[in-house]
Amino acid sequence: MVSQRLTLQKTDVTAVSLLFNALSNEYRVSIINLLRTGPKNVGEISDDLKIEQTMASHNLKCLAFCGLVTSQRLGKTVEYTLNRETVEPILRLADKHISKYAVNLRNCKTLER
Amino acid sequence: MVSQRLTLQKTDVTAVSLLFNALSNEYRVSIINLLRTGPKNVGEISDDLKIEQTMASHNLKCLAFCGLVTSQRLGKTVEYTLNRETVEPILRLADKHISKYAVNLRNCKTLER
DNA sequence: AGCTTATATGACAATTCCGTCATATAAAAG
DNA sequence: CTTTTATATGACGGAATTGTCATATAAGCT
Repeated sequence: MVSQRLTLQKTDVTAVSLLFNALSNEYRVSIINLLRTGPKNVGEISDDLKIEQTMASHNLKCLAFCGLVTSQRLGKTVEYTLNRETVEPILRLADKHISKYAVNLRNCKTLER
Repeated sequence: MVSQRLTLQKTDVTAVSLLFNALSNEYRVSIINLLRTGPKNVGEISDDLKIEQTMASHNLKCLAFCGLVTSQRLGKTVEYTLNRETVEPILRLADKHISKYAVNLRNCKTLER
């Protein structure tokens, strides 16, 4: 009997790092956070977050590519909806982790290296 | 009575994005993945992953800063231990998400934008 | 059709990040 | 107390990412 594989394979390391890369940007986390209150179109997102429409579009594309949001055209506007199934538990874990093990992250702009 | 706040505050957006930034690099995810098999010192990590010692050190510092690993000097060597409490559930969520919503991440090097 | 509003795309400069080198510190051994 | 082994740190050039601008596409209206 072949021993079970406990470690991820190379391809998954890439996929995982790309997924978290989507969550490693303040604009994208802000957008996700805003969408927790319900679906919004691009104009509403850029207005609410006071960012440019182009910036919103770029980052929404990135989030959609990673399956963290879905989009639906409604006439002239495009509505974005959060993938709550993934995002809510991940954000809860992150929040809990930060309070418990990484409060220092609240007071810095960049990672130590 | 003041309405409850459902959204994260600005500081948390920063902290969350920094935390995920730590998980957005292939070396760091590989290290985490390796440490799932048990604690290892820097030499073992760089040998196992076939990366330079300096590279291992830099990335371990980053992971430690975010509370994702802890370190302990044992004589001449320094042993790193995974923070399983946070990392295991987060990796499980990520894995599940990728299979279900983002299989495309397995076949690309960089995020769409 | 032409005009307006909404969103997406592509390109480019500026910023940030990463890989590597040189070197510093730390502990043990001789 | 010098040498060796193990790890950490700082700096620098190249690579990747980001913010912004110009422009393209898409839908609805007149």
